[in-house]
Amino acid sequence: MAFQCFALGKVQPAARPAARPCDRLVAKLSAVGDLSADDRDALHDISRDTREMPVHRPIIRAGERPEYVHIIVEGWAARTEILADGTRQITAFLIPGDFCNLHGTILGEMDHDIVALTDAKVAFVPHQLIEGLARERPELGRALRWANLVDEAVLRAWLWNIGRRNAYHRIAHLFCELHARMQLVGLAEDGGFDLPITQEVLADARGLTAVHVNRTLQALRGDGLIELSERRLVIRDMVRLQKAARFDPTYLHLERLAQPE
Amino acid sequence: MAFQCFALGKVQPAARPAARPCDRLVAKLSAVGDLSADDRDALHDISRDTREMPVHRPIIRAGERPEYVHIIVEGWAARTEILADGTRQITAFLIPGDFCNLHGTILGEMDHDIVALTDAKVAFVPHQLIEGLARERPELGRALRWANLVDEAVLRAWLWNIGRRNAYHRIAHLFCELHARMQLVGLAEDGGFDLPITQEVLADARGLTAVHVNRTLQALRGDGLIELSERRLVIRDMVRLQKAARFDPTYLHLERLAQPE
DNA sequence: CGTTCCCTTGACACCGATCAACTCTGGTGG
DNA sequence: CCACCAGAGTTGATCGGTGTCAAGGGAACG
Repeated sequence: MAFQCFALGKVQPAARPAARPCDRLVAKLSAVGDLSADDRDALHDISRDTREMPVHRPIIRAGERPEYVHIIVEGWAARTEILADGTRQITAFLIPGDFCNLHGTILGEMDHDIVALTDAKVAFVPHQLIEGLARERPELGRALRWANLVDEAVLRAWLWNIGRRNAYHRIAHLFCELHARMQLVGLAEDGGFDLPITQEVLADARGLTAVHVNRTLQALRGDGLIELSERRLVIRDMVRLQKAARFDPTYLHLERLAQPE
Repeated sequence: MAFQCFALGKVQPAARPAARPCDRLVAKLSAVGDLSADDRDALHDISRDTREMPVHRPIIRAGERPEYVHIIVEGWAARTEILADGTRQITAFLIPGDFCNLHGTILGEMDHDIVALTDAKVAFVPHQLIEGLARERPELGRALRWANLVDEAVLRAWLWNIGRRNAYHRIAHLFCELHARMQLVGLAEDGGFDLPITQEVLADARGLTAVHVNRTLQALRGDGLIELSERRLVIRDMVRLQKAARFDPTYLHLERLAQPE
């Protein structure tokens, strides 16, 4: 398979700043689904209740039975499992427009934590509202299921990266993925985006140690693929970065949803 | 946290042999949801079309747009990603009663392969039938979403095992998980179950090499935790195995589904 | 101006990969 | 019936990627 540069440029970025809490989510879902103006308004309607979360604050804790569906409005969060030996594994980064727990009331208790990685703004939406929307608005319902399935595909991509690839390629792949996702919600511009996380967090996401992440970042910088400083990632050479990462964005399913027959 | 032995014994095993293709699935869903006799019959009705799949046969290939939802009836299968360097990562084991692709028509193309690990029998169910069932039978619909969410939780558990734990603990955890899942569908008895896979497959699932899996299995055997030969796993000391694996089955969400308010 | 957080660097240890060879089994065909 | 072969499991020797431990530097902040 040849590795051409996947431009991802056809995705409509949300040009203007996020005025309403759900703008990022609406941008994401609109990129793949045919949401009507009504659908969008409905989404905005249910996400009025937003709350500020300071860094490190758990948004949902394992063992809780969350009453709300949470949507990241601003800032970053992560799904984390703290293991008995004190090490931590991050199983997902949550960026603006992402759901923390779309599963509603099906599962009883949360089996992992979700913590804020930065000061963040989070929308609190009662389950019933989301479920009602999904029921009454088929296109929106499909878009929500799409979001859920893509999260799962991302998880699988993390798995094979961590299971089968070395630190250099793993980190390169994460940067490609994050760039695509940030672009989808209008938060990446000209080959760069804000990456407001420490090297230790990066390590916990990639199954590495902070020390080794540090060395690997230096290698990526030295090879002219990226720049990373002051919490901002600049991708210097997208073609070579994607090649190193073996990044193929089909798993993100960014094409428009097919209509149901 | 103390590690007591999680008995998992309260789950109703399907005592009699699987007479109908969907018996394993019905057993699994009945363990958590309150399916009516009608619900069960409906499941059996839609899964009459089963086909034999020889070992190594792809059940679904990446790039395809599957017309059917596939359910494993007999035998084992796996989600796999073949990487460019020839290595393989397995992201899920599919055992009788598991869905291969519950996502229906939401995602266009499959982004990974599903291959038979043994000679297998697979049910072919048109999407519309499953979706109709989920719509018209709320309790069944909830059970299907439960199955999907548990698959995702399993994936997260794989991620932190592979990301943060050594070969010994990783493999121990997989054995605990498989035992719980096999028990749920009535395919595990008195601390043992058929494990019809090679050490190489095990390696591809745990992000290891076959050589190292071999050595690690010897360590597990030497410590008196398991026996494994002729494609059958016997768990000799469940308490110590679960302790080594740090296995806590809450992530499998085996408690009965709460009723919607 | 001390403290804390994050990044950086070096020395060393070790887990698991790699390579290679050997055994055992079952199957296949002459 | 036997020769041959492929697939699976096993073992040993060696290598290298990554973890671990430890120390130091810079920036932000009270």
